[in-house]
Amino acid sequence: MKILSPIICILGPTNSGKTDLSLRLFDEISADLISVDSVQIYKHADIGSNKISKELQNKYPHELIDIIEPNEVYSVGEFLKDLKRTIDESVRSNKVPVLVGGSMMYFFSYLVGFDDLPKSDPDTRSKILQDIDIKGKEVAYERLKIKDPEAAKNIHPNDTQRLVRALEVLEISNKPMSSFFKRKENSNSNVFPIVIDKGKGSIFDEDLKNRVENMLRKGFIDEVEEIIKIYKSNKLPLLNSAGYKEVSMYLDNKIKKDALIEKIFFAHKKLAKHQRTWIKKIPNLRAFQSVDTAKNEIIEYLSY
RNA sequence: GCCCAGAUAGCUCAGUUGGUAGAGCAAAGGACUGAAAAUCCUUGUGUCGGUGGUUCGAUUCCACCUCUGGGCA
Repeated sequence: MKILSPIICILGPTNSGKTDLSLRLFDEISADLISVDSVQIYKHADIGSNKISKELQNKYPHELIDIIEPNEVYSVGEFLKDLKRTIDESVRSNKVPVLVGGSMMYFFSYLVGFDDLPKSDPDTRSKILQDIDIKGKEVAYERLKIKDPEAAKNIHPNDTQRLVRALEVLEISNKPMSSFFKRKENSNSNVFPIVIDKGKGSIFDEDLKNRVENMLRKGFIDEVEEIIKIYKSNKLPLLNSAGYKEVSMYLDNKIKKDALIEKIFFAHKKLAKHQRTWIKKIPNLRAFQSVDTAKNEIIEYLSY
């Protein structure tokens, strides 16, 4: 019988102790820390994405941080490839891969499965978007209903992003998107996924507010300004994410300075809520409120 | 002290030519297959500042009062 090497997954909403747990685990076992975070993959997005400091990164190296420029195209598909490669390397060097992060779709796709759909193609996509601009999304939705009724059933007419994607797959492959869906459960018994969440409430809110104030104190606004300057664009996908969107709106004079903290705070609260909704869907999760208990449980799992 | 403006959902405010009200934000729940920290869906919530008057009926009109902002003294 082949014994598979264990893979630890630490997920949880923002501001819940994931980082703390992973660093302490690193102190005690021979681990490779692998970030599962759709914003920390970007260079220059440091403060707003809550990356650990450069000094800490030296002591606790992380894979899959700072791997692309904010103007590069990246997505779940690429991430899963990078992730699997990184895990293999880690296992080959006899380390325990510890996946840690808050991008729940990335985790979900890794843990539950992700089908081999045609990659997004910028030209096809902009053609579809142009079409929607001219004829309206209702027409586009009607077309999807005829060509891929199965997919249309699961996409709300207002959800332009998904509508475009379904039409794009149709255009590229000439096959309905729904025909690609297989999603064989990826039931690796060697994967140990845990969720850490201290819960919502006034303590969570207070911590989060402090965290946001800290971001601004550390120069979050300058960071965003710098990114816009370097890439000469304020329409990067990064600038749509929680906090980055609010700061770029402020730089665009759409938000007043004294409202900024609150807006960023709300964005992160919404993020945490969204993450919790995802978490409920992820199977076989062991849930912990305390970093200590979680750490001990993981170490115990690894010692078998 | 006088004049003006305001008081409506947790917050900011809209509205009702008199028939007990609605947006945004927040909240709660949910969907999710290459932008996912994205995108989208569903759902509440109210002594309409207080007291009295007019009226079949007042949150709406009138009077007085209280509070808040601004101006004048």
